[in-house]
Amino acid sequence: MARPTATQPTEVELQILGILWEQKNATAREIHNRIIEVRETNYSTTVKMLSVMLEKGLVKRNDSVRPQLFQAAATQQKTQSGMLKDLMQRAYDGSVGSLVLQALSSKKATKAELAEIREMLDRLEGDKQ
Amino acid sequence: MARPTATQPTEVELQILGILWEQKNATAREIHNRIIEVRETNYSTTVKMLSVMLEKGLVKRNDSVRPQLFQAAATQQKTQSGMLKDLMQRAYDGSVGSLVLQALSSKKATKAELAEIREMLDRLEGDKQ
DNA sequence: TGGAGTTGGCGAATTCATTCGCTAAGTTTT
DNA sequence: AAAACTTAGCGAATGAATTCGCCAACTCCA
Repeated sequence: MARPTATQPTEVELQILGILWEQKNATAREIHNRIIEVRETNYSTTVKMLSVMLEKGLVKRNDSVRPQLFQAAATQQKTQSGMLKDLMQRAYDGSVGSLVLQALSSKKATKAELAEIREMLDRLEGDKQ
Repeated sequence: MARPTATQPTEVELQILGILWEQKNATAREIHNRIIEVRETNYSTTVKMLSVMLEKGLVKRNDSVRPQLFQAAATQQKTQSGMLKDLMQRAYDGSVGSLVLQALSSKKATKAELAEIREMLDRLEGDKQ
């Protein structure tokens, strides 16, 4: 009778995951130190978020060392594509095409990126034949 | 000291907007009837959501007729691209390229869509020269 | 070994999203 | 114009996300 638990990582969770994707392992303190470069937050908050994320299965914790080490449970790719699918479903009625077109038209990609996209396109159209 | 108001429309809000994009104008009752085809919800809830959305500026209300008529404040395109930008920022560090690549690789687009994307690509690369 | 500092965990407070009950105001029907 | 129904609005309840204070457990060093 309220809001269902979000299926995708929230803002703060994503920030923590971002750090863990860069760094593979980190202590709560290390994570916190990275966070406060950007946002003002208490150490307790970071620790709490980590424990919430542990319950949700977003991170893993190595208890055999002290201080404990945290690690992202899913790769960046998996998480990103989950979020992308979610958006595609919710806002684009499941159509990749219109999502991609809008992405391309709304913001500028670099030349290199465009070339890469074209390659991907070639590969995909090749498969279709 | 808690969660900031979401910058993008939430799930329920998006469902209501979806109806208004299709229909241009609708009464609370019409919207509600569409909603309950999909989800179980009380009429009060729909009315409340509409009033919340009115406050947030997501919808407009025409009070000169009875029952009042609602209308989406922003076009579907604008809303979609806002959500896309948000995702790109939050999960892809602002890179359109990697977002598009992942969109293309993770789900299959139709041939027609691929062709359209290629055209868009031609246009964009044309501009760059 | 006894402070002093650090780490980790719990519980409560706050705010947003979503829900609905209840009532008043407006409309339609008899 | 009273009864019956529909529409609109308010306030409160519920649950999720985020915050932090406080305390216990642990580590480090003199």
